[in-house]
Amino acid sequence: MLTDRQCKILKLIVEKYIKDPIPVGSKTISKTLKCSSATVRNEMSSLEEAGLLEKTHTSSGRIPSEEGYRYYVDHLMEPKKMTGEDMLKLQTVFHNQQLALSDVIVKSLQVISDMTNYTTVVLGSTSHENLLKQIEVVPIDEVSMIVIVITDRGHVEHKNIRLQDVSLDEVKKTVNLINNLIVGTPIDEVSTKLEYEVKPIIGKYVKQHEQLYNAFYHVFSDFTNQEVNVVGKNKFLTQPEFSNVEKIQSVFSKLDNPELLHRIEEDDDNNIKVYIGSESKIDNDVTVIKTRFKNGNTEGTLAIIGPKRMEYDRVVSMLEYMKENIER
Amino acid sequence: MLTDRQCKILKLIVEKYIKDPIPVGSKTISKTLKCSSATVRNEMSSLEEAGLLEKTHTSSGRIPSEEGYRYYVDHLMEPKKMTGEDMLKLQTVFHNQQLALSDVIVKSLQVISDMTNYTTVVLGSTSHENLLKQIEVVPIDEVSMIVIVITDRGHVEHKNIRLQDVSLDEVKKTVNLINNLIVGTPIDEVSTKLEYEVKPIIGKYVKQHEQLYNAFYHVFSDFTNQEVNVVGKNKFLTQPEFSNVEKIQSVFSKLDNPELLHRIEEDDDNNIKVYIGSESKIDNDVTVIKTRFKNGNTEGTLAIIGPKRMEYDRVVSMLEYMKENIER
DNA sequence: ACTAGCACTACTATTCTACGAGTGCTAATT
DNA sequence: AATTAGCACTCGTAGAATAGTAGTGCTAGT
Repeated sequence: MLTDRQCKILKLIVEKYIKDPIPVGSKTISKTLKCSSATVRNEMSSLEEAGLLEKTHTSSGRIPSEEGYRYYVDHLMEPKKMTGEDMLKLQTVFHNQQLALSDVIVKSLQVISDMTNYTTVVLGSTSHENLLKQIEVVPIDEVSMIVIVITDRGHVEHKNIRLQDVSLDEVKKTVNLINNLIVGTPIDEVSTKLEYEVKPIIGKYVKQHEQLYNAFYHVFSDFTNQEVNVVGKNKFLTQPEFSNVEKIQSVFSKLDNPELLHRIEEDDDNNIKVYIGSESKIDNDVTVIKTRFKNGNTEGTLAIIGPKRMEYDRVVSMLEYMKENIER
Repeated sequence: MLTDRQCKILKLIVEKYIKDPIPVGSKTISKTLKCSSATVRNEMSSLEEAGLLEKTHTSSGRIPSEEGYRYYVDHLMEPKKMTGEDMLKLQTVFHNQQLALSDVIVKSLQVISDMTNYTTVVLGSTSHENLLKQIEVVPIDEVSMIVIVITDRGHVEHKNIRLQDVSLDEVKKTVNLINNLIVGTPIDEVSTKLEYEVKPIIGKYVKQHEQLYNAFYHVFSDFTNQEVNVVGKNKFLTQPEFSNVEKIQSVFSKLDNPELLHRIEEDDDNNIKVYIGSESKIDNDVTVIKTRFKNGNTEGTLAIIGPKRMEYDRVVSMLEYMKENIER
């Protein structure tokens, strides 16, 4: 257990280091705290022993360890009230009645990314919760046509397909069949249903049924399981701890990997959660702050990704504000 | 006019420097050429005077200037036959009959980006050539619905809109109106037509006609003028001349800017064109190699973007190969 | 016209120095 | 017993000096 003074020191170090990423020395702390630098040094070395602080070399100041940030977030951080200016910027987006909720979310995350200089992410709901609502087919020329798939939650995807020697009429019949038989099925079960319920029927009266079946089969099996929206990836380029190209390369490849980002919503906690460094399961040098949201049938996860040295208080209150606004 | 030997020297320097980005000295050249390093030095200084070579400092070897690359591309470069391996990789994509052409293009550009380590770009045809083919509306819940816009070239976009107190019936009538009156119009003229031909009519029998009109108006005015697809942006991170973060930031912001990329197809030359450094109008440190393509009603521009120190011969022949394959 | 030779230049790598911001420890003070 | 002053020590950084080297331009001779 930490003494009161140790807490104060840890808090000061974390906050100082977040503001300016250079190791913090005992003298700096002793200025704010009413005790000598020697005392601070003693406390610091206890904190280091407790695994909350680290040194960059034998005679350097201290920086917070992953556990140090963790302790700060769990016990020391005070929620920071959002500035009126920040709120205003977001309100102008939220009050736009024209926009659909999903667009509002993306727009406001853009705003947040610009305000904070961190990367933001929206993860849509998973496909096994998405039900097929409708499909549409629009012929473009003799051989190609566009298939549009719409889910009950308003997720839309389209795909260009090519069919040789299949009459438009046959396609339309198949589409009707799908719209009658399969609508309401979870997206990731559609392929199976297609095989057992639609294939036998079209097999009877469509000449090129194999081709037609395959085309539709691909449309559904390629349906992205997860809507992922990453905003402000380039913000990482402005963070001093990501100033070397290899680090950037590694982080970018991770942000480009939807499956990996998906891990953010693995826990099904609805509250705001903070994952620091290795806890994030994304990259040891980033922090992920996330929350789930739900409004009617739009639901998903919001996340802000930045360096471990993140303005935790500010980001948490912003996410809280976002969640509140989305949910009503 | 350059002598035969000067050409040889320039060619050697460019190709050497492309392989390995360190300034090339006279000794290296004299090994390949049958003359002394002193002679080479004299020729080099003529080439420098002609603006084709540069020095990084007084006593360094030479590197090609922008004009040097230009001269190399225009006069010295010999088309490089593609390796069987490279061709094979692309053929597997091209021979996939299932995929629509536009998907084939994107997939093969991915392959090219991986083979070359450069960034690739597809620019779709401009919207003023795109005609409205059809619109579809799918209601999601009481207030929101999805509008899907399809053009004659198979470009699809959708938008989520919200309407208060508008009956589905009224929406459907409006959609029919649009599908009857406006289909066939170039996309960027749709807004105008909407105002003069549709607005007066719905004004008569739809209660919330203002709202409805505005919604559709926005759908069309937001329609992206240009389909832009950038593949392998991260490849820039592997290029030695882009190893500092500021440079990367600047290039990425440019690659993220569709209007800027649009400049690539400003010229209406159908052949392969090479724009080096400042000629690219994108960034002084990149080279853009581009060509237009056309197959039926799918048309657009392909481009490969990399450092000025690009494997010109290889990239040109790849683009040629792509263009050929797409066009038949 | 070419080239051998040489003086010269500027980058690179290494070493040395001095400095300073920090530490840990000990002994004195409260 | 807790705090603090004091001091020796460590390590990183910045700058200067050094030597080496890969290149140049120029001159004079082939």
